[in-house]
Amino acid sequence: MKTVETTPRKLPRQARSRATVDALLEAAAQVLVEHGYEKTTTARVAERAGVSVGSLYQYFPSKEALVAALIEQHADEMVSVADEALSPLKTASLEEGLKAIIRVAVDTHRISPELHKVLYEQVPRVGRVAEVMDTNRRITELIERFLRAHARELPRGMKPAVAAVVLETALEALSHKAITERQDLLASGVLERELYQLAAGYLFHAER
Amino acid sequence: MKTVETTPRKLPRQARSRATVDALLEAAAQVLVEHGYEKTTTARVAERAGVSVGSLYQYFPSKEALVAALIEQHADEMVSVADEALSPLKTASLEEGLKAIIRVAVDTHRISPELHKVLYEQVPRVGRVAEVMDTNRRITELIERFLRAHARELPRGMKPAVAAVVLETALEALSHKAITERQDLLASGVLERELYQLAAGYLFHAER
DNA sequence: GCAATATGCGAATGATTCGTCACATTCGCT
DNA sequence: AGCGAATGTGACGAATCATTCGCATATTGC
Repeated sequence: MKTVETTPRKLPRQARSRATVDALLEAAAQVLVEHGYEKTTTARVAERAGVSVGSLYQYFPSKEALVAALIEQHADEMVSVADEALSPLKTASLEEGLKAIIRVAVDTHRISPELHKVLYEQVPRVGRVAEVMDTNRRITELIERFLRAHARELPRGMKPAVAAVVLETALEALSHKAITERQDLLASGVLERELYQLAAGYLFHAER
Repeated sequence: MKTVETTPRKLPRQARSRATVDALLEAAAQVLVEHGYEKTTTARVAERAGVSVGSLYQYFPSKEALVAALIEQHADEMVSVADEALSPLKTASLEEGLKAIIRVAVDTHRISPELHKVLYEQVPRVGRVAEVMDTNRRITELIERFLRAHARELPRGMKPAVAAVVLETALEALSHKAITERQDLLASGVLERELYQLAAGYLFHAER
């Protein structure tokens, strides 16, 4: 099994090169959004960044590494948004916490919708599934911890570990769909309302 | 805009050529599952099918066309499974219908899990390929029709069109996740129970 | 100011893959 | 058997791309 190197070849030391790296990442994001993964060539990215191909390979050992870096950046952003909003949640009521969770699900998808879409669709092919799944796993854990804190308010027999997966998966899928192909649901807050009905019905009114 | 041709170049007339086409499709599925989309080359598929590349191009004008045909096959299978299970549903009660819908969501994912995963995750969503993959939309319509038939039993203010999207998306996402990374939820019928709690809570106990 | 180092360049390379075509084989039919 | 149509073959052309490498230019440390 031949593994593709995805770690930076060399770290930028001077301000000049840091600018180059930033330009490359920004250019990669743009080209990716405009042309999709297949038609994103290293040459095109370099050109857009106003830099030569050689310079690209100075900092990214492969095309995949470039995309991987982008994915990592984006994933970190999502997790930090989630972290900030969900960590002070131990004190919140079940209902308020749930609303916060829903807000987070939607907000994390608002970060860079088009880029998010491309990255999400291309991730499996870049082999960095791990990072993204990790994002989901970490968010699922935050939800699970919150549910555990309210264990006695949950329906009998509901397992926080399972419920967290159900909630995270459903909320993420619906947010993703709304952002990528049903923006109409986004405008008027319809999405949030529906998500709340879905999650609340599941958590509060289940017959077990 | 250069569009890629995806319709068969020629229709098989003799039994021999029908066998060739079948072998090609079967081989394509295998190679796709084994190597992923990028590393699926027409040469490799032809070889696996015990056929020459030329023959492949006799019936499929491009690599995309080959994959498109596979997708169409698979999508049709899924829709027909759904159709069969959901069409006699006008007579069913809301509750029974819902259970049927859930069974369908899970069953359609059991058809060819690995192939499904590859087609869904790795095949670039471009050109005609995207259109063919609108299985989801078709299933959403079936659900919507069912909901409309029970309109008076639904919470006030719930719009069948929106509710159908919510249900389809959530059920599909959870089934997909269970099949691809949480098979443990599949064995004991846990998945179906959770899906029912989720959907029933949404449909029956919503406060609007 | 001057070496040492970091950064940047881009034509050339090499590997891969799609898709074609001229020719060979098999089939259906009389 | 024999003929035209259908089907199959695989070497080969052409194009695309990721990646490299020798050399040029800029920056830093002294």
